[in-house]
Amino acid sequence: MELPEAKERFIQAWGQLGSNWGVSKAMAQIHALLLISPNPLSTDEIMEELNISRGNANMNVRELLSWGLAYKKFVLGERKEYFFAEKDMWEVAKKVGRERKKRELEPVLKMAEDVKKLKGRSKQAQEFRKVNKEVERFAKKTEGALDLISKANESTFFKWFIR
Amino acid sequence: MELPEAKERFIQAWGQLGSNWGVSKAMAQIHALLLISPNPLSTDEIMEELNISRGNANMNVRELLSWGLAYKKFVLGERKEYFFAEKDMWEVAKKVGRERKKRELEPVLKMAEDVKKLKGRSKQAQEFRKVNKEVERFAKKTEGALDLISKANESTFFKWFIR
DNA sequence: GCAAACTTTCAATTCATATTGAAAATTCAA
DNA sequence: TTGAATTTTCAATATGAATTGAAAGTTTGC
Repeated sequence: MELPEAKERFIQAWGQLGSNWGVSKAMAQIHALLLISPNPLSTDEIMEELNISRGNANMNVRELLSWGLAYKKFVLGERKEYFFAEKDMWEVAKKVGRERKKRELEPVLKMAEDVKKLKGRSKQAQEFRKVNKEVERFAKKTEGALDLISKANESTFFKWFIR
Repeated sequence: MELPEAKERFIQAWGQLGSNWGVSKAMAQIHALLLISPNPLSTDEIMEELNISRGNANMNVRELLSWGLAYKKFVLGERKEYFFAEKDMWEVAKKVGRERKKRELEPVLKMAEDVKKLKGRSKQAQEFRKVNKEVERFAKKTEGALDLISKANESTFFKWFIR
């Protein structure tokens, strides 16, 4: 297999993964491209490699920066910005986890809190309260676990499971 | 807060969560509705409560069944099928995890395997191989962890993290 | 201050996916 | 069998999110 084919395969798989995550395909593909690139790339190079527009490239590079999945590199005597990826997979996983906690867990916890104000003694209201309590309990435990994980390093994390 | 408002809030939050997961909003909303319902519901009741079409309701109920997030209940002397949710949050989490492993981890592992056939000694090819190895290593470890988790029960799981 | 190099913004458009709804298929009781 | 009740399918359509591209904004060197 030659480089261009392998690149294409890698980028498409990463993009796929991204879509399954509520991350835009372009964002995941840019991350993929930066991952396999030995040196930082400019917006123009990204546009060129992935055949995407300037606006798209710019937006999604910003998004990667805000997630902490890519960084800027300034090159002496150059005006352009260059970007490179976070390549440590454990860091990547933690950073993605942090964002997902924000977008997924937090709204559920907020809802569970709000919904505690539910009045009434009907069968429906009782069942509702029961389920809501359970949801909240579980979400809080998960939150706690995620916080611990995000402080751990990779080998500690995996050791938790082995045996 | 009265029941209809709380229901709406719960269903919308669950639907939101679903969208962030590559699960269709309707599927998540049906699950939410079944979660807070004290008794199994028919397709017609689901359509009515969520204002969705028969086709949509049917498709997504099937999907919930296939994920193991809902079950059928046959009522004596009734022809209609009734559905109820898996309400154990740990079970829900495990079942979602299992599906996601299938849709997310497996394609990445497949890609990493394919891409090992990459030839060449260029700087690009070398960096590519390095990153790919790292991705594969991490994905395999994650797969192992998920397999262990899916065999554990909730308290075992959370105990892994505490302290 | 000017203009070239570069980045950001955003209204318009495209694209992927979810949803509809009616027709076809199935199931079951009589 | 037949037909009423119910479920399933799927082409057409709607919806929301991603993407484009050109204009506006910013930064820098002269």
